[in-house]
Amino acid sequence: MSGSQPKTLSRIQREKRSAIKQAALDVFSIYGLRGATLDKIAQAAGLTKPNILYYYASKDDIYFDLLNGLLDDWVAPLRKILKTGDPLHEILNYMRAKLAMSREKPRESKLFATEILHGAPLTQDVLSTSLKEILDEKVAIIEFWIAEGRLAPVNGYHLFFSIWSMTQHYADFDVQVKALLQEDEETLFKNADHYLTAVLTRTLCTD
Amino acid sequence: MSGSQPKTLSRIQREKRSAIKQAALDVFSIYGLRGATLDKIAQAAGLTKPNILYYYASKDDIYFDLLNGLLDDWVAPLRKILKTGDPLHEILNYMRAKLAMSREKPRESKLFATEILHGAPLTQDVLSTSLKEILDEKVAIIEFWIAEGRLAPVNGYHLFFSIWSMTQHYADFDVQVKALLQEDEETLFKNADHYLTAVLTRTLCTD
DNA sequence: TAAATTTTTGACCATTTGGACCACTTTTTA
DNA sequence: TAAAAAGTGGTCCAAATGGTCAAAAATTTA
Repeated sequence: MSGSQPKTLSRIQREKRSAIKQAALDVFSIYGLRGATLDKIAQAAGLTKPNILYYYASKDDIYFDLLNGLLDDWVAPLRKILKTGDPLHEILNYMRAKLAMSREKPRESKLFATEILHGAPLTQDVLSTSLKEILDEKVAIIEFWIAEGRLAPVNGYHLFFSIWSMTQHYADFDVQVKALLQEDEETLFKNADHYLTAVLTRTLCTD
Repeated sequence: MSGSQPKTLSRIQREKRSAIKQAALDVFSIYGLRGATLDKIAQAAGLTKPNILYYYASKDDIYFDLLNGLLDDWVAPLRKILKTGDPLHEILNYMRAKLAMSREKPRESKLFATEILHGAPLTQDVLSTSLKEILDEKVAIIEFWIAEGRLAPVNGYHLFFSIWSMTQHYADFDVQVKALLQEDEETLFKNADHYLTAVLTRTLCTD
């Protein structure tokens, strides 16, 4: 977006932009970047196509804006892992935050997954710089805990990969999950939480 | 496609169809169904667009054919889990087969992931019938082993979900994985195997 | 080798789609 | 309240794309 705009958007601008992003999230998470059309987004937002283009320069621009906000949310729980806390408690908390995100924001998770799956054309550099930076930091904490004998020795990177994949699975592959085990969401996520807690506890506890 | 064709395809037909599927796998796994174009597939296959359409009725038709073959490969390792084997050994074997698939067939894994992610429009009924059938069967085996006290008590369905997600992560999110931990594939998969073995062993062993 | 069949392709078509334009309306500001 | 600014949407355009078709080329069959 043009950077020389006044910082303060008007009420109308904030509302419309937000409506567009909500609609775009729906459409992009279902159809992907290429499959989504401005018409679909416009219809979902209850606006006309030219009106959409009044607020965003292009379709890619909407996608980019959306994805940027997403990345922040995605990383946020990671920042909360503290060296000063109890190791297992910190990690279980993190897992629960990620699992809650899968439940509450499946569209966001799917959009992010699609982006990575298709080669992360817009986020590759963010991944290998700022995300890598914070992950390295948190892995260092894991290794510190292990060195102190407060966690069983595991590869910190793969630990995080496994937490990401297991929790995001419930959002990204929800169609498959629901097809294979027909139960209500409440039960599903309760059992998922229970299972993941067991896996991480048994994996990380120093007996 | 049309069922009344002679069963025996000529050499040329088999070769061209195979070339098209290979090329389509490349293109679809990167761009998705909507993002892929017949021109891209044709170029990748070294054929012209009308020639592609001589062998397949439509773009969707190629996608469908490709995906059908994929599902078989995806399920195959699951079938090999035997009630008569050693519980942990059977499950670790299964995990390794899935991890090997992620390493050797990342494009296939991505294509499958994209399909599910976008709501499994072409595979939904396969998921909820034949896949569900075999999964139910294997979960029953898990529960049998648990009842016999040969495995720690866990939810069988979530156990499989976690194996799928953790192993497929290395294919589907390879861009992210490689951005975050810059090491050669050999090392990466060796560490992944080591980590996943530890996770499953600690999760499932009856101490 | 001649006829029949299969395979290949250049030219073309119809539709979709991202985006531009501009007149019109609404809201804000002086 | 009048002028200026912001917002809206009908219409149009060019490019991309899925797909058609008839004729040519290659291959197989008689």
